[in-house]
Amino acid sequence: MLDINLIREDPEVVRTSMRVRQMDPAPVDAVLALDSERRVLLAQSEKLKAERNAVSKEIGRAKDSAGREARIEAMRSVGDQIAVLDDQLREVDGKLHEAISIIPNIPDPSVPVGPDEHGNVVIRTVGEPRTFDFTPRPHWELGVDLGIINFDQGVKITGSRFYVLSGAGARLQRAIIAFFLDLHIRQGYREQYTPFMVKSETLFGSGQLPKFRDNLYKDHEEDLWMVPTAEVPLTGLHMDEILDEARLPLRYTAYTPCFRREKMSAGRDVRGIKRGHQFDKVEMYIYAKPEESQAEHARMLADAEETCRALGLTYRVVQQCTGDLSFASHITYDLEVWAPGVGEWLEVSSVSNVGDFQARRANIKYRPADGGRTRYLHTLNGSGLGMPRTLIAVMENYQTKEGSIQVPEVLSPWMGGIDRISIP
RNA sequence: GGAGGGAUGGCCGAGUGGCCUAUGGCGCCUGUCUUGAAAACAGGUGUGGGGCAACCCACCGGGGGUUCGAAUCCCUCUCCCUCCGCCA
Repeated sequence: MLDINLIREDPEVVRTSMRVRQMDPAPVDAVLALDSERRVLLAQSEKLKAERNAVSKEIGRAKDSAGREARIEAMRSVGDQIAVLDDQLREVDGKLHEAISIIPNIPDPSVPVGPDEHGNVVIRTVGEPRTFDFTPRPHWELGVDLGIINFDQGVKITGSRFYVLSGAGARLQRAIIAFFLDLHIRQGYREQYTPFMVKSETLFGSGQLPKFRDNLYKDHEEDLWMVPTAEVPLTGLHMDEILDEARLPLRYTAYTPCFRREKMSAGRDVRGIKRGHQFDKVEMYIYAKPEESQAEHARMLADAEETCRALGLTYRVVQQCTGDLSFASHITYDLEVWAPGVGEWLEVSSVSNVGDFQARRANIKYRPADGGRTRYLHTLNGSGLGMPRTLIAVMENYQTKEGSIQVPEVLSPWMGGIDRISIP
């Protein structure tokens, strides 16, 4: 959520930011109109309340019943006026909140302007795409032949875009998750195990609601939603808190499954395990002081890159342009790994600094050590790699001519002696 | 699922309709005293909003209501505790 003062004082900055995001800036004008309407009503209501408070105090002190009755009668009508004004105020407040809630974060000035993902900029490529003396096969062939991915069973028990990992495939994914978590712990993040379901308020805090309701799964009778990313519960951990400056930065890591309806991507990436309604992810999350968030962003990006290097994957760092930048983000770098079987760079991580955008929505502040006013802090989030795509990259990069998969050395502690997955 | 009890400032805890619209204590900050510290004493110490300002408004778990006036009375929801039942 943006600061209402910013919208009030410099609406053109906000309009411009929406335009470069390929959005209609009309909500800005709605916010301005509602905001001035609100302030007029608020001033009227508060003036009457001040009067009522003062007179009510006199009534409490008054001894003569005649004076009391006259004042009580006068205040009755003042009370009625206040009720009318407060009803209007409530309505305007609700509309204002709704309008300001759908305005996206302002991109950092360094974010390249572009229409969509085609405007993203490759910052650097690390490693060379692996060469093969045979034609590398896609994971959906390898996985089925090796008996470690079963698409039919996923569809049978749940539906399209679901699959089952079996035997060494399931174990390989678990090994990658455990490896990532342990790596992030060494990098200085504290592991969290959170609920996988959250209430609406929590989703509002991280920015998924109200705008992206259609992409979420919801319990049909309770106020409970399945998390689309660990970023949601991790933002919620300190909702409505004022943290002491000495506690910052707070660095968390969490494994969660992620649930997404993928309504906007119907028909895309239908083959394989690249885009499912359920996938696993290990996330990094940082609460930082504003002046430190840029350095923390660089650190988090380096920590995410380390996961790719440790797995021996060729990757590139891509900066998202304004047209691709997610709703809450101020600046985002993606990590894309090369998958030779499907022949494409797969987005396995997005590392974002959202500034105070989520902190405002979730009401998370900190108290400076010098005792100054409380301030909103900054939050950052980044995947320590999303699972199915990392799994795809590992399978396709480590495949052999015989159709088996060599297990990366770093995963051996979790693989129980399996160093190669072969056709049974 | 049933019955009962709770939720008040950083923490503990008083407050059942006006009498400073939150007593008191702990903690914290400042000052006095002291070579310094402790102790003692005095003062201060929540969040948000509106206003150039003086100041005003709101907030006692959330929401709604009664009243001239609500932390206090009523309704409702959430969460916590105790007991009973059921159960992975």
